[in-house]
Amino acid sequence: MSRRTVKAPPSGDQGARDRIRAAGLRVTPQRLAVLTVLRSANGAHMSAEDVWLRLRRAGAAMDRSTVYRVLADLTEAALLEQVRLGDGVARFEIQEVAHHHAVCTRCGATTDVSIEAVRALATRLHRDTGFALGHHPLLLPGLCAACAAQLATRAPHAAGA
Amino acid sequence: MSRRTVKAPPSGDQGARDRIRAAGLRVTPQRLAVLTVLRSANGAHMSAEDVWLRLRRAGAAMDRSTVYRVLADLTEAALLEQVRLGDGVARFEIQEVAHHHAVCTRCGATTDVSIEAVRALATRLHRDTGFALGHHPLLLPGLCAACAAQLATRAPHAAGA
DNA sequence: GGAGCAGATGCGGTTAAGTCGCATCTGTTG
DNA sequence: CAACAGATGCGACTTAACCGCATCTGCTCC
Repeated sequence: MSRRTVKAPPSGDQGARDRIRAAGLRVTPQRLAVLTVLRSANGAHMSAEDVWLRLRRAGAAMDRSTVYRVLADLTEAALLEQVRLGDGVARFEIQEVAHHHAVCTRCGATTDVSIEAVRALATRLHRDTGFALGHHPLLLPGLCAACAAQLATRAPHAAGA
Repeated sequence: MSRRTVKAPPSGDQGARDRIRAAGLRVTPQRLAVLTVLRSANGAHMSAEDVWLRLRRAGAAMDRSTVYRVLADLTEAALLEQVRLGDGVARFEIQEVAHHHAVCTRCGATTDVSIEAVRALATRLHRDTGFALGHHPLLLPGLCAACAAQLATRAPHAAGA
């Protein structure tokens, strides 16, 4: 009863099993459960703590350090992507359609940005400095449309501060 | 003797004094000392701990929490810029010539990237999504020229993994 | 289908970055 | 130069993340 708290998700996760195994990792209920949670988040970026809480509420309680290890392992296996939104907390998301993140520094809203939008920058960077932009998600801080509009109304000329 | 460990830098920092005061902050020896350290770092990105150590070695010892508070205050006053290189540690640099940072995920080397190189991305982003890229330094993870070359030699076809 | 083992997990303690409250001190203003 | 808002020092606290180790288990080979 101490160990058997995590039950494997019913099924439909054959793809996940294969990808875990392809990475040379064992298929454990904990790893499947973490993937299920991240998949159900559907694009949201969850911290280790978020994942741990969600697992607990879903009746798949597991140790915090296991969550950290599973997230690290799956990230290294390229099943997950680690994202740092700038608050010092690492967040994770399923690596399906790669994209970048524009984060509003005022309200915290995040907007997904296509890889394609960054391609020109990557090309230029490589041409000028030899630096090869990775496939890691970029953090693009700034103001979302709503906040920018609000600030423009209140101080039309001080937008650049 | 408990308080008077921090002595104001000799002089030549009149500009700093003015900018501190212009932000509505008091000109204290601690704030001047932090600015002096950051200025002497000349482009390097220092963590709060780095700054604290450097101050200590320079005979301007002050409390850790004071360093954190001074860095936060000066950042808010736009005298400093906070940069997160992706390891969860906040770093700071004098806000003089704004630029972005390309960080090699393999060797950790950082390359400064001009604002201009990112302008096209900013324009496109604004046109497509209304998101206004801020003046915050961007973290651009990838491979520096040296590491990219090394990896290309060892595995010419597996560069995308 | 059972045994054996490399690898994974649970548990508890530990580190590191950063924050907070409060008493004391000091830069600044009148 | 007196007074006070604001800054500092001190120490305790919070939070994210990591580590060692004993125990357990998915996988492989028979």
